[in-house]
Amino acid sequence: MEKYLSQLNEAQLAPTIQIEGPMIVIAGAGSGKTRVLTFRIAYMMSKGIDPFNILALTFTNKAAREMKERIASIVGQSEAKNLWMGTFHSVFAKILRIEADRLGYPSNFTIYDTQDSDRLIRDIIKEMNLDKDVYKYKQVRSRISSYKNSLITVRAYFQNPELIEADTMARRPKMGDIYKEYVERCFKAGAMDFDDLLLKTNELLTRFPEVLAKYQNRFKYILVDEYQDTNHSQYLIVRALSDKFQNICVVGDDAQSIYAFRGANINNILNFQKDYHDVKVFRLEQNYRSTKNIVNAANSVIDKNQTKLDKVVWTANDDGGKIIVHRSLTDADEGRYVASTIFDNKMNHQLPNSDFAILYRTNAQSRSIEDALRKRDIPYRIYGGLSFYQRKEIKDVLSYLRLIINPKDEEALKRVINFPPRGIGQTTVDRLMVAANGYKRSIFEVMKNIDKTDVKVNSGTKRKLLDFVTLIESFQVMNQTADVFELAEYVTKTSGLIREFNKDGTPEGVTRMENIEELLNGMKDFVEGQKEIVDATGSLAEFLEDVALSTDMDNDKDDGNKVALMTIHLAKGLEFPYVYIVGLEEDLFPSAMSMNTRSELEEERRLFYVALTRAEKQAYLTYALSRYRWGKLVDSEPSRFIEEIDEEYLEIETPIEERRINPMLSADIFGDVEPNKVRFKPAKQPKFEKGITKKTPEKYQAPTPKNLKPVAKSSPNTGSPNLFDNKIAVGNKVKHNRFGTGEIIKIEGAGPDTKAEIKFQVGVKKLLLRFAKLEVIG
DNA sequence: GAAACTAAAATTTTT
DNA sequence: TTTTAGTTTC
Repeated sequence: MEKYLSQLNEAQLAPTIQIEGPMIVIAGAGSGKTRVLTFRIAYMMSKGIDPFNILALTFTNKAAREMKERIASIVGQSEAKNLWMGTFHSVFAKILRIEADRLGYPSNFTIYDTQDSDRLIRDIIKEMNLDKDVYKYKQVRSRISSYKNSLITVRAYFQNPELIEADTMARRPKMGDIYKEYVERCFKAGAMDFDDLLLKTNELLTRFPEVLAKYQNRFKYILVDEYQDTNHSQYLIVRALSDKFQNICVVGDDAQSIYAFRGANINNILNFQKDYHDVKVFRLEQNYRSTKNIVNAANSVIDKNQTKLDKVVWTANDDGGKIIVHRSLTDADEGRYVASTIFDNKMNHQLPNSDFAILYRTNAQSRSIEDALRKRDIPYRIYGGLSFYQRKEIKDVLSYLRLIINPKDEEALKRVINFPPRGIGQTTVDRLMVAANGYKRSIFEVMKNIDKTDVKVNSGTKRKLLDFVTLIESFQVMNQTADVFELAEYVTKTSGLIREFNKDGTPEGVTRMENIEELLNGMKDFVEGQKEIVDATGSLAEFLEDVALSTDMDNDKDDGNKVALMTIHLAKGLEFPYVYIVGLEEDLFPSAMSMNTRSELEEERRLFYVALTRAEKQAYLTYALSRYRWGKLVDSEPSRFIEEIDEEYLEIETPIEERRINPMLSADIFGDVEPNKVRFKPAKQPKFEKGITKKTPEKYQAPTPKNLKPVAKSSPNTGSPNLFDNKIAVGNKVKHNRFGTGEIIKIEGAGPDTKAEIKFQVGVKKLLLRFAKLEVIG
C-alpha cells in the first residue's frame, strides 16, 4: 500500500487516509479525483475494513467498473469483489429486488426505460380524452419525473394546493390525474421507472426502520462520486444511510455540475458542510491534465459564475499552445475546418485518431462534422444518440424476454403481441385493456382466461390470443433450464422475429438482423462473464436489469483508433489531447432554452467549463455565421463564452480572405459532390451555401488538375457521372439507400419538384429527387 | 387488419 | 431534413 500512497501529492494524500467521519473532497478538473477515490478504498481495506461494509456510488456504470478494476489491481480480485460499487440506480435496484415484497412489488419487477414511460403516458392521455397538444407527453413525463425526484408522491401532490395551482395555471389541470394513473399502471404492471428506483428506495428506508437499520449497519462507509450531480432523492438516500455512522465521503466539483435539467441540485454539494457535523474539507486544486493556457482560460470563464465554492485550480504543466478560435461561414465549413486541421495535426505530429475529440452541445450537430470527416477518410465514432438498446429490433427482442420474467409488463406486451403480425389487431388489444382494467388484472391474465371473461372476440382471435399465451409460457418453461443466450436464440426464432426481419431485404433490414446478432453475441459474453462472478446468477432477470440500466457509454467496446464525437455531457470525466468544441454560437451554446435565468446560464457556463477542461494539449473553439437548423439556414452570432475567456489565452484566427468563388468550382474542390452521386439542388441557393470560402483554400484543394475543370463533360478516366451529367432518365438504373437498386420508369415535374417513378425489387416508388439520394449505376 | 400515404413535430442535455 | 405518428385505402 505504501508504494501506492507515495504516488500521491500532499493534497491527495490527506483525504485518502482520512477514513472516519464526514468529509468532502472538492476536486478540480483533472486533479486526480478518481485516483484518490480508488486509493482511499484500497487503503481502507488495507486497514482491515471489510469491503462488505463499503458502499461506493457513482454516476455511470463505466466509472464504477473502472474503479473496481483499479482497486482489484491493488488489493486483489477476491478482496475487491465484495465491494458494493455501482450507480445509484443499479445498487438500489438490487436492494429493491430484495425488499420488493414490502412495497407490494414482485422481486422481478421490470424497469421501464424512458421509451416505455413515454408510451404509457401517451396511452393515458389518449384514454383520458385529453388534448395531446396541451398535454405533450414529453412535458408530462418530465413533470412527473421532477415530482418523483423531489419525493412528491401522488398523495403529496394532491395535498399540496400550490402544485395543483401551478399545473392549473399552466393550463394542465389534469396533470395530477395523469400522474396518479401513470403510477397505478406502473404498479399494476410490476414496473418501476428510473425515478422510482430512487423514490421507492426512499419509501423503503422511511417506512421500514428495520430495513434502514439493516443497510445502515451494512454500509458503514459510504463514498459518493460526482456529488454535484445528485438530485434530492439521491441526497436523501445518502443522508439516511450515513446517518448512523457518519462515515460519509463525497467527492465532486461544483464547477462541473451540469445535470440540473434532470433534477441534480448543486446545493447538495454547496451545503454539504451544513448537513453534517464537523465536516473535514479537502481541496484538490492541482490540475495534471491540461496546459496552463487551457487551465487559465477555463478559470477565467468559470469566474463569471456567482454560485460556486472557493477553489483555485492551477497547473505546473507547460503553457502549451493558445486556444484557437475559428470562424466559419456555415456549419459545413466548420466541419471541413475541423476535419482538415485534424488531418494536418495527424500528419504533422504523427498522432492517432483517438487523440481527438469533437464536442458539441446537441446531437444534431454531429451531421455536418461527420460529412466532413468521411470525406477526409478520418475514422470516427459517435457516442450517445440513440443507444443500441433503444433500437426497434432490439427492444422487440427484449420485450419478449421481459414478458418471460414479468408477464404483467404491459409495455412489453403491447409491443410484441402483434409483432411479428399474428392477427391480433388494435381493436382486440383495446378490448383487452378495458377488460384488464375492469377485472383489475393484467392483460396477460385476461388473455389466459379469455374464456372466463366477457371480452367480445371471435373464436379465431381467441385462438390467436391463447396461442400467444402458450408461446410465452413455453419460453418461461425453457427459461428454467436454458441460459440467457440459448433462450434468446430460441425466442427470436420461435417468435418469428428472425423471419420477420429476414423477410425485409432492404439494407435497413440487414442492419436489423446484424443488430440482433450483436445482441445475441452480447448475451453470450454475459453468460461467459457471469460464470466468473461468484454470487451472480447469470439469470435472464439479471441480464435485463443490466441492459435497462446501461448506456452505450458503458458497453464501450474499445474499437480502437477513432476520432470521438459526443455531446459535452457525455464527455464529462474523459480527456483527450486535442479537443474541438464546435457550434459556439448564441442560442446553440448557450442554448436558447437555457438563457431565461441566471442559474440556467451558469449551468451552460459550467458545461463550457467541462468542455474546455477535457483538453490536454490543445483546444479549438469554432463557430459558424450561419447554420442549418431544422432544415433552414439561420444566421448566428458567436457565443458569449468566447468573449468571456481572457484574451491572452486565445489565438483568434482571422480568415485571410472571404471571397466568393465560382460556386460550381468550389463545390467540386471541396468534394461536396461525391462522384457517382447525382444530387439535385433547389433552384435558389441560400445566401452562403457552399459558394464562399475563406482562408487558404489551397489547403483544402485537391492537387489534381481535373478538379479545376468542373465543366468537363465526363472524366474519361472513370467514366463516372459528375454533377453535370444528368443521368436521371427513363431506363437508367439507380441505387437508393433504402430500396436498393431499381430502374427509372417515369419522370415528371421539373426543377426542385422533379419526381421519378422507380421500379425497385420491393415495388414501384415515386420519389422526390430533391430528397431521394440516388446513385446512378447505369 | 395491414400497407401505403400524409402531416406534423423535432433539436438541450440522460442515469 | 428526418422521423414518427396518424389517416386513408385496399
